[in-house]
Amino acid sequence: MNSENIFAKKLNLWYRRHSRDLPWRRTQDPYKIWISEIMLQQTTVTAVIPYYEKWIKEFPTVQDVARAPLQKILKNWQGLGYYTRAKNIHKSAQIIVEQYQGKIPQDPKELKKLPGFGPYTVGAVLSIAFDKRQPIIDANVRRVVMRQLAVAGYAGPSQDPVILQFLERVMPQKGNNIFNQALMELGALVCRNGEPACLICPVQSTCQAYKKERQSLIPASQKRVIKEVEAVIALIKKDGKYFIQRRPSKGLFADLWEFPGGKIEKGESAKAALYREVKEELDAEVRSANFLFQVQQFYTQFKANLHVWSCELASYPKADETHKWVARRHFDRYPMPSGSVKIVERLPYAR
DNA sequence: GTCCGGTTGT
DNA sequence: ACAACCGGAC
Repeated sequence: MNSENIFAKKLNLWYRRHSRDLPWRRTQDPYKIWISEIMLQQTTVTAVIPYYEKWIKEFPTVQDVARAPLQKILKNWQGLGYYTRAKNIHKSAQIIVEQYQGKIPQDPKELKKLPGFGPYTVGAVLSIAFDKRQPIIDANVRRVVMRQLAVAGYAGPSQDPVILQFLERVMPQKGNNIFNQALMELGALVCRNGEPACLICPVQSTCQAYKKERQSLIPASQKRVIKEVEAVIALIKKDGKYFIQRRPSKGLFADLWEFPGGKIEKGESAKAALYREVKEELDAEVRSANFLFQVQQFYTQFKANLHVWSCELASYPKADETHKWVARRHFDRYPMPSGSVKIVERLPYAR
């Protein structure tokens, strides 16, 4: 027996003892497996379980989905997120009923044509429901295989040729349904992101990452994509005080205070953006504006270049609960995002 | 607040 | 190649 068969065998034995008992693992119905796989995309198991149970009760067959109005479909998806998944199930169900006699096609090329069937879902449905020798590559599988082979780099589609080559070697002829699920389950329960539980891993002995003690470094953590954002800030001064406003209670920088302003749109000049933002936020006309300085602020997900302008307005906004006129020496009373603090620090004290 | 993740459309 | 889609875990 070669080493590949041993890999699959070990995984299989482990899965038999340690896999979770989940509703969609108690059925062979391709339709139900399809629904569960779509629900499980981008969504945790615990969130899916109640939706899955309810869905199957509401729509026991693909025909029930196909003839249901979209409103009812969406109602049953409400709260799960990524609503195009539900719409795609609806469309695909109708195609399956009309063009495939209500049977999910078993040809990967045909299946791939249906909306919502990307590479993952095609592999999942064909292998889990029909025990086809099709690979499944999801985030779990990428991580497990990258560690087995000690592949450097980020976990992403660019790794798939190597992953595929490995899977092609180790996938069993029969029982690939269990093998694929075992691989994913191992990724979810043992070969987890960050610090994996190598001491209880059934395939530790073949794991190159473990051998090199690099299991927590593989895959490399995602390079963050720093987006650059250009924004204008309006410094509006009256009687030695500056105008600030409070952000909404929800979302980014909730309840913090900031100067009026906003993103510069594509193809827009900073000055035009300034006039537009002041009009939108304060319903006021800028009479004249002077560029003062630029401030850079880094966040986790983006880098903001704040263009600070001093403005003269045709008429000045009134103060209320969420809009204030504040003297330089009183800014420390107002919580602000760090980018705004940097601006305040460059403002002179009135003498 | 940060991180995570399949499919689709650009 | 990359952003948009969304909610849950932490």
